[in-house]
Amino acid sequence: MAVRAPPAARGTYRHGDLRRALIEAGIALARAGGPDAVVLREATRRAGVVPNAAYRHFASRLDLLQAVRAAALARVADAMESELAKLRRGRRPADFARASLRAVGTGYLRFAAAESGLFRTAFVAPGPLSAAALPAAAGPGGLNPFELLGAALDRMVEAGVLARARRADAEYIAWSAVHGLAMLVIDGPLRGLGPAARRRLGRRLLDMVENGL
Amino acid sequence: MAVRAPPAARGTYRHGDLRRALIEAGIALARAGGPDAVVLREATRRAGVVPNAAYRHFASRLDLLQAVRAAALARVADAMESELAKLRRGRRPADFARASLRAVGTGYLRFAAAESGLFRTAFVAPGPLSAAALPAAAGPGGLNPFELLGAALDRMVEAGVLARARRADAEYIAWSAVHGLAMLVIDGPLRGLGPAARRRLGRRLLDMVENGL
DNA sequence: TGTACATCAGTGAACGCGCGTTCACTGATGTAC
DNA sequence: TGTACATCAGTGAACGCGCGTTCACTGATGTAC
Repeated sequence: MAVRAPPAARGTYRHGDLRRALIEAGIALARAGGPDAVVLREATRRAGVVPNAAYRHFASRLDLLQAVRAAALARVADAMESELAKLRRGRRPADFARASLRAVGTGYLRFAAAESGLFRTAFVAPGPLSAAALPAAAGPGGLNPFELLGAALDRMVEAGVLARARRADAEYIAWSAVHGLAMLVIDGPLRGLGPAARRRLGRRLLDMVENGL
Repeated sequence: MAVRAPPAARGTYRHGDLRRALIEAGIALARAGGPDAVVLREATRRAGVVPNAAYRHFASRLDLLQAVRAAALARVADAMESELAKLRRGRRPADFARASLRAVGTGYLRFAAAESGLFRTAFVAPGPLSAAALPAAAGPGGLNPFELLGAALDRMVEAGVLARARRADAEYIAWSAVHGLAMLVIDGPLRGLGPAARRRLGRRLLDMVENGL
């Protein structure tokens, strides 16, 4: 009457958990050099394993990259949630809703500046994220970055700060603004900017979003 | 009493003008595949020349890429100027100034959608553009994209539409918004968007910039 | 509890690929006398 | 005007590199009897 053991409940084998080790190595590579730096052979090297061993766990280099990308997205979500957690509760709903949107934007910009390699891996990678990798893109709270932004905008509508008619597509508009600044600061002509100037620009940008949306 | 002939006045030699031919080939490659597609060997192949011949005209692959990039920037400027040229003169200065800013933004977005490979080559290439390559980045009017944006903002200040105190850094804020949308549409999650939806989003984004700046 | 067996994670060796770059050269051109 | 010569744009061959991926394997592990 032995209960059939769940097939996936094996846990470690030989290496321990090569799949996770390869993803960790991929994250380290992405941190340092962005998506192009996620090189399959180097990841296996760091995991102390022969190159083709990766093919037991990933169908291709791109498949590994997708997993790394999902992990990067989860970290972006985490950064946003950190900013949201700083917010004082018990304010007027309108203020709180506005502050939520700013927090989401601030988290995004902070992450972009602090972890530009992961940021680029999350958002400038080739092709759309596969549906299989999507669930791993959520932060601790269970929402991915895009969903966190949507939730903040919904809160603004509920608080009467954003007209319902302007809600549609609002995430794309807000996202564009913040994403553009992030890109210019990371890769573009605003590269050399110091932290203070970066924060100042970030605030002004978020002012624009708040007033102009 | 022979006047010393200017040393650079040679013109064509053997190939005709290999330097220009390599840049043209590089532009074609960038159009199709962005900055990474600007491959020195392929450019020489297209120019009908042996690979190392490129080193008579460029110090390295990166040097060729810089030249291609400057050409791409010039085309962005050209696209902006086209939009500016459509503007009716003789309106109230305030309206004209606002319309100028929109035209600059529209040109940018149009170019990004129509020539995404060149757009990425212009703005997502590695490292800053060298000072030597900068002059080639101007459009027919002699200004590069950034200068065209600055001029539009100046006009807004003169017309009293933008407070002088808000002029500082305004180009970075406006640029961020437009650049972000361009990136999301080209490479990112807004990839599949049809032209109509793209234009609608572009308009809404420019509304936000106009109102929120 | 002990033994035979099937599984499948990781091995070892090799592949073809295209890249950027270096070297010593050659031969048509422009120039000096 | 004619001839010798220096220049230097393009040639031909080769380099080392690291990559992703495929193949047939081996041997520790979990499982069935």
